[in-house]
Amino acid sequence: MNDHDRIAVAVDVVICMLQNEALTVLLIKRSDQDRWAIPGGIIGVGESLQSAAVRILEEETGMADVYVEQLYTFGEPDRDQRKRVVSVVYYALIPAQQIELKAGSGTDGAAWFNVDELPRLAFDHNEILDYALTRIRNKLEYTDVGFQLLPEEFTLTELQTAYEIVLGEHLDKRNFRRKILQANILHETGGMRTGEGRPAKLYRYRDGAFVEVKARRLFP
Amino acid sequence: MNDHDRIAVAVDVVICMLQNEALTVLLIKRSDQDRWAIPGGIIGVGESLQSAAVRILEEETGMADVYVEQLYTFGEPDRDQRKRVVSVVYYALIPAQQIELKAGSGTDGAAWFNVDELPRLAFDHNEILDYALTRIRNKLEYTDVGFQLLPEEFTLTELQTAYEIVLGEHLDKRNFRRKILQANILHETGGMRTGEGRPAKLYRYRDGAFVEVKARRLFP
DNA sequence: TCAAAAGTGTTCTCGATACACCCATGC
DNA sequence: GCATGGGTGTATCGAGAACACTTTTGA
Repeated sequence: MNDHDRIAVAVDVVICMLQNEALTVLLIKRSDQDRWAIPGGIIGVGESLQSAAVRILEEETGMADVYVEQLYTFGEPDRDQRKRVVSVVYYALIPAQQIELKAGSGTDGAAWFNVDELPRLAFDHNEILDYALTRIRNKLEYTDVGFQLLPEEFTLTELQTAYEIVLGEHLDKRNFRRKILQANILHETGGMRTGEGRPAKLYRYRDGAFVEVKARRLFP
Repeated sequence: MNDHDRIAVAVDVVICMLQNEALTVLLIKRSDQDRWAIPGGIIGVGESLQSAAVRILEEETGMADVYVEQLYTFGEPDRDQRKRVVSVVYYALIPAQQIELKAGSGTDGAAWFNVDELPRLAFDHNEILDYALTRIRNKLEYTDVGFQLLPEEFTLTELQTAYEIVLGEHLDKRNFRRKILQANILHETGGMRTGEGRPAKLYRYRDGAFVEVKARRLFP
């Protein structure tokens, strides 16, 4: 078996963040290519898939301690023209904040794109992002990963807005607040956020809280 | 980079079937190992992940046209002592029936194991099966993959029993029947299954039917 | 005529949804 | 005092859950 026949294992990471009332994703452009792509890299010997994902995330954003989860593995033989690459794709949700993008090695540039206005990407990366967004939206509906997209302290309105942006629909304020307070996964920090209008209580995600609703069954 | 450093990509397939009122999984024992393992193999050059899964399934069971879905990719560096292997794991649900097991090459034996009575398996395969079963049960609750475990024609009681076995809990007969008939995914074949007691109507999964319930939202 | 499995409706409870006004602050 | 966003309660509807008897057949 010669080198050309060997299969490379890559890890790609779909990095999502809220910005300007939109869900955005980080894309990079390598010096040797003309299309934007999902950041990724070849897995190191002795490196687990998850740690490769964390490493790539750190290389691109400088952030550690971020929510990262495996999404799917893409391995069509012709997805990369140059050589056979099997990509294990992860997604990461990072808290809304100002990020200084680090230029990774061999990278021409990196930028955040609104997920509803994506250009044509390299390889099968459009397909991967479609898949990732569907999964993230689903997951947001029935687990509490949504908090990963917010800073440590937030107001209920900010939380609701985050949900509305990702799900792409309007939610009822009273119902939203009742439900989330009943779930008992937040606690008031005591602080208030001031600005225009009445100041808002700040909340924090309760340590160790975890909720995952049971799916409504098809055949109960 | 020498050969020892290279990473191999394998595809493993968790093959599930209903048998004797239990959910069972197909395991194999290779000549050179002393523990049972999930069937799998190294992916071929030019072969997609999904077709590798289908190929492995065919090699083990002789069956084609089976429901196959990607589960998760396992890639811890030490999961196989001999060499670095990244396993893309699929699961397959095959209809209850008598299967003649084909002895794959290099295989010492193959056997069906009740999922509640698994031995200690090779590599991290116990962990993989735990994960697979959780996913299959979840999926059964909110999609219609359950039909994949039944033959083409079945009675409502058989269908209910299949669900009860996989979910591990008793379901109410009247609620089950009302819900599944309302869903409009079955049609009566006109045939009846006779046996002890009153004969039962036979049903068939309606072609092209597809249901996936919306998850109950965490924060509506 | 009896055993065995198929088939069939109703009631209650609880969560999901829809909806409109008062409150605290800064300017 | 007014503009701005924060905060609160109630009524309706529908889905989920619990529950027991009649029907059809073969032995």
